[in-house]
Amino acid sequence: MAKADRLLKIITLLKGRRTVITARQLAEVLETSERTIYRDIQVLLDTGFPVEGEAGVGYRLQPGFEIPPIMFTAEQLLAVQLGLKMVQGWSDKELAISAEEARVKIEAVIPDRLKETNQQNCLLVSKHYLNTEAAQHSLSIRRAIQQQYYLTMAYKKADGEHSKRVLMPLGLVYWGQKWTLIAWCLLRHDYREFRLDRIQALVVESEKFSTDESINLTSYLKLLRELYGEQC
Amino acid sequence: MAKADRLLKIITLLKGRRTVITARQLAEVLETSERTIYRDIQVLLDTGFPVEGEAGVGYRLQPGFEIPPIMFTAEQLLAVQLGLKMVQGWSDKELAISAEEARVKIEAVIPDRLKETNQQNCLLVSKHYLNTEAAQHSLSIRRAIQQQYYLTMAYKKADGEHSKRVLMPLGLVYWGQKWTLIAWCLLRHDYREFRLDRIQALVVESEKFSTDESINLTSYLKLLRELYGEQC
DNA sequence: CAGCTACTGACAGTTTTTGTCAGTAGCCTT
DNA sequence: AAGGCTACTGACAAAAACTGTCAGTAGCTG
Repeated sequence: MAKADRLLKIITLLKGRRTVITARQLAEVLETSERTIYRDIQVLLDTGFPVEGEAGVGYRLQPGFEIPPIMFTAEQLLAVQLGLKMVQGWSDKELAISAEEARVKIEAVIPDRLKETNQQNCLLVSKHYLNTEAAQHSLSIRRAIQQQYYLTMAYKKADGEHSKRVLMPLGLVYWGQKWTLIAWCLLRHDYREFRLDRIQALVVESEKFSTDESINLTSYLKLLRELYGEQC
Repeated sequence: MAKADRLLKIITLLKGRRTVITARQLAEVLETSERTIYRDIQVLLDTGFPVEGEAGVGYRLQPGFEIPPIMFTAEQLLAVQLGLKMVQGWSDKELAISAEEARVKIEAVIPDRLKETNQQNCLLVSKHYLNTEAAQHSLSIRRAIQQQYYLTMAYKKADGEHSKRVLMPLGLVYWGQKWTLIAWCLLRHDYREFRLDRIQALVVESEKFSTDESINLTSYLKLLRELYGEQC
């Protein structure tokens, strides 16, 4: 087997595994010697490939590098760049930072001669939302959704009525200027949707919930589609 | 020079040029023989690198492949994915298609074990805007900005007053649910900003304009910053 | 058509790679 | 602490790949 092919196969094998793989295993699969595998790994390391090896353990990808490079066309990249500006203006502070990092990466790889004609320069996004209280709530809620923590929330409806709820947060929806939280409400025993700008107070509880086949975001969306068709 | 290094340098040289480069030129720069260059090019072709060569002409990158692959972390990718959803919901139909293509590309490369924990599934974006008249205008305006065509526009202010304007379109701003057009107005001889949802009629003229040091988007933004500070 | 280019095969000399062997060092379990 | 497992490295001879020269084919452009 040609060396270049073997290097690519090592990369593929490393990316397809959660657990470590030893030089012996690689040598068997690729029908070569362990010494050659050690040399190949060194070549990968020299070229910056994020592999790490521990004596007595084996090799694996360094955490955080499981996602391979993506190749976009110029048009797709314009959509990505505009989208990142929107995230910077209308999501939460953490996402805004990630979006800025992503934008810097993109700027770094665009050839100079493509920068002059880059349409994204003419597409701007306002940036006032991130300092609102709704945006602070947004970040807390997003984390609670991911880690599945109950929320206790004081809410004020459009008609001025106040209520207190204990919720299983499931998703966030962006409506342009407004975000809403989709949650299972323990008070009403049903799904409910709440506008983030009407939240009076919010506490992320330390108790975890779990979703199942009857209470989860996918079911709620399916329910909405049955009720309203494809408008959702 | 090592073969692997030379291959990378050929890629770099091809990416840095607008015009073709011959095998002789490559051989001189890389201090090797033309026969070796022909072999290297074949290796690049065999591995899928998008180079094309024409007898009597020379080599160049296939159009559409000037932008190299980009490697995002999981957090950055979350921002990209949310951003693409926002573009799909709140820009124009062309950008929405590009955004969908980009999303498909991303989905194709995310390893299966990372899909389960992918937070983007819980972040949704409403999709009603693209069928509005404002979104149709948005696409026409974006093209006119890029190609620098004058616009003739019938506009209705918030107070109900109608006006007709001839404009040099310079940029589009997203305010969440609303887009505005930044333009140089020939009627007022000054910059003006117009809400897309208040446009009554719009015609893209066949006459081209040109910007200079005094009339362009960057100057306008600088002017705004001097007037309002960093709020813009 | 002439001049330029990309392209390919053959071959001998040069360079790189490979597997075997021996030895070093670290991690994990008992 | 010892043993078994792993990653790691240098040396060397044999095998493989690469390189430049040469000769010839084919296509593009003015």
